[in-house]
Amino acid sequence: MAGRATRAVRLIDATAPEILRCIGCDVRDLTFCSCLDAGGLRDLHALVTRIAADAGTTLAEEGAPLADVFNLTSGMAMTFKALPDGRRQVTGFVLPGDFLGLAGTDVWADSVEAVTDVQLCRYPEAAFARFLANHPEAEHRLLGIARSLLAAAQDHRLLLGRKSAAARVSWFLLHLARRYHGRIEVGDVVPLPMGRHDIADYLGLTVETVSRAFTKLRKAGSITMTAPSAPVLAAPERLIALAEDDEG
Amino acid sequence: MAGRATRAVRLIDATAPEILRCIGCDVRDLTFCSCLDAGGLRDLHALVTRIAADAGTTLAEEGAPLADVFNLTSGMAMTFKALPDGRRQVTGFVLPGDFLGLAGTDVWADSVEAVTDVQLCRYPEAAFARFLANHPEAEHRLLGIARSLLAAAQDHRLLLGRKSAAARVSWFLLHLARRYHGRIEVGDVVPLPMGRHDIADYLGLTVETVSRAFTKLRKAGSITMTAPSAPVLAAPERLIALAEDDEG
DNA sequence: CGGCATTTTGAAAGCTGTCAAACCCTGTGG
DNA sequence: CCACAGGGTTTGACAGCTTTCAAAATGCCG
Repeated sequence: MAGRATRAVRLIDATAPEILRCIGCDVRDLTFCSCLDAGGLRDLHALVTRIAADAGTTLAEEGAPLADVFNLTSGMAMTFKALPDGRRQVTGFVLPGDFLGLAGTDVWADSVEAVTDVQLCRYPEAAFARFLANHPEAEHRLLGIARSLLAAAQDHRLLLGRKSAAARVSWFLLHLARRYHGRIEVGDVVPLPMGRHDIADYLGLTVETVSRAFTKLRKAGSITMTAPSAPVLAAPERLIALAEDDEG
Repeated sequence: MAGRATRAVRLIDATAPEILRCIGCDVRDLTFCSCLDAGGLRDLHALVTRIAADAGTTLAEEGAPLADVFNLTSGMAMTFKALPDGRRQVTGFVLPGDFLGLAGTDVWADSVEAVTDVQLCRYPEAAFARFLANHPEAEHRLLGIARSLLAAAQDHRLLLGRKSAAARVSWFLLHLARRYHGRIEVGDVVPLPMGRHDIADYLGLTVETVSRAFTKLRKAGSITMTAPSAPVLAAPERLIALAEDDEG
């Protein structure tokens, strides 16, 4: 309600020949189209519209009719649910290769907002559903994606249930680092383009508590920070211990 | 590790003609086999073994190879993850009609324990996968089930993130009542065969806090209780308000 | 009826949330 | 290039709620 203004979404010409890139397949191996043959890719490409949006843009609103399915190809977005009392629960951060709108319902399960400037592929939902019907292998892969989303939600739930603030932030950093780099190593930078408020709403904490947790990790030497948006993993093993235990 | 002893699982003869009942379709409309034709039901029935287990039995262990898929037909079970420090996060309670083992991974994502004496249908995982390959409509339905599980996990996550103890318990009671009776009405009994400890681990609280929350609801007249395991919805509207807000 | 586990209650400590203010960084305008 | 305004981040103090530790009460089962 009191969210940021929704800026216009710009279209990008969709004539580029790099079908895979457009569909996001070369961004991440996990995307569902890696199971498609050339014909399937052609069919899918026929549906796509490439889109760009500025940071802060609302890409979808919780409860709104789901007309399109998206695939993020660059930048970062986040999904969240609004709570009755005006607060929100951020349910996830969306990285290149991730899909949006696969909830299977006819309305959006979460609102989606661009964290940074983003580029994405848009597929009309109805056409996408027809495509799935014609390509069982794609639907099968989609089932796998839905399952891993479920696993992620469960992990997240585990975190929200019984962890201290420092444990949550440690887990968050490690989780993001793994998604960014596929590894956890000393000196790795973990870019945090989202604000502290977004992190707080993701971890079920307040901005202040998140900030204190970062300070605590910094003073303990577990991380270093030149800017609030670019912490460096200084002692990953300590972060891991913290994330698994729960005392800070 | 320090769990209850795993009692033997008994087999029940699977020759009964009521295929639907055996597969759990008449227990709940939501199960995936309601999309099957007679041939599909026959194929599915050919795979099934009926099983019974006593309360407290461990039906599956987190991380163990997933050899079978289950469908609960009577009683109650619960799924949970063990935390490194010995505590656990109960991830869900399993009611008749619900499936177990659909995580899509080759190992169990959660441990499963019978809360009451239970009866269930067992399908060998490999055969079940072949069955799905031969029945795309079933796999399609399965995708829907996975999606609703995801939605449930997200709701749960929302709850764990930012709710007071009384709000969580209220939500829990309403949620269970809806699953039991499909409605919320004054005077409805909500059986709680699980212990307070299980509820606490589900809601991300301690036993004591859960108990205090029940007492609070009772003293406020929102519920009445003849036994700890059988609360009655005395003022559902108050419970609903409590579950949505978060002050108690 | 007695024993045992579960549930409930009590008191104190710890952590997070709330309210408020200082600090830092960024981008703008002179 | 520097000063300034603004938002986001960090820090501080205190209240509230949950956890923890301990003990009493209740309910269940033999």
